[in-house]
Amino acid sequence: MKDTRPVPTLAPPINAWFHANARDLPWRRDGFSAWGTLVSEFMLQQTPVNRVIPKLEAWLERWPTPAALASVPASEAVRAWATLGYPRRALWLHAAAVQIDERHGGEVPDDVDELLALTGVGDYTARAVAAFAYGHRHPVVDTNTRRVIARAVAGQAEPAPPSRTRDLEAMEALLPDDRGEAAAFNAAIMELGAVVCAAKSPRCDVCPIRNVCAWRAAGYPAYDGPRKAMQKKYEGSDRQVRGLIMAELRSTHRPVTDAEVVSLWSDAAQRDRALAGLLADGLAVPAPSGGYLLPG
DNA sequence: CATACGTGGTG
DNA sequence: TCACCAAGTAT
Repeated sequence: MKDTRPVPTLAPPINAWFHANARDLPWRRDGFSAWGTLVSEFMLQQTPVNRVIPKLEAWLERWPTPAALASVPASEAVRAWATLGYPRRALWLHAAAVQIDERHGGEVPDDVDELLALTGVGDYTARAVAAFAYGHRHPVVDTNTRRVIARAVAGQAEPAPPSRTRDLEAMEALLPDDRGEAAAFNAAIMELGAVVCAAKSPRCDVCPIRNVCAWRAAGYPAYDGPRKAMQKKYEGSDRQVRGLIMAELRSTHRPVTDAEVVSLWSDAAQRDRALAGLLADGLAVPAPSGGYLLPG
């Protein structure tokens, strides 16, 4: 059957650029495990590369396999996660390790649907593991990919709000047929978005596709779509209170008492919301003797 | 589909 | 100083 997909003109120059300019990152080393890829992708969800690298290396040294992580209580995962942020990810990664142990004989699955069934694994992570760890030909779409496509293909400064179907189709249309080239391109376009086609100060002077970029051709029009929701201030937020309580829970193996929680934040209503949220999320559990502990 | 969810770096 | 950003997911 004739292939009617658009010719992927972006992949060759981006892959060539990637081959020559890719950063030397742990998850790009030869022999890096599928488990390592899964752990790295969990950590990279909303946390910058430079903060992830040392935590990832320590994590894999301590827990080199899913079974190793599954064999310790979730509390140890949360402690090791430390200040990476969004500590639910540590809980989810621990749960995923248990599921991999139980359902997949301790081997990280290579099937997108099986990956999606793991706790904390969504569209991006499932496809990233299938493509990067196993070389499968799937479109992988993250925030960098969406920005590069918005600029180079659609000629817009910023992408439209995420749409799973549209985003996957747009990436599929650019993806090379060859499995190896496709896997490389998934990583290459993300890298281009991260270090050249950056959100703030794009370095168009060194961009390998500046000559075919629709945004450049259109004269770099400013973003005119709907304003993205402003990120709320962290200082004084419920998130900050949760963070304070989590830091206290991580700092000890003894129960954190109600009095200690009170000492962390003066506003009672906010304190109660934060604590209730942590209990609901399973990041804290009531201790039999009173007070609160990390789970497991 | 909008919102909650941590933490730290940057211009 | 402060708004924005950083390889998302679950609800």
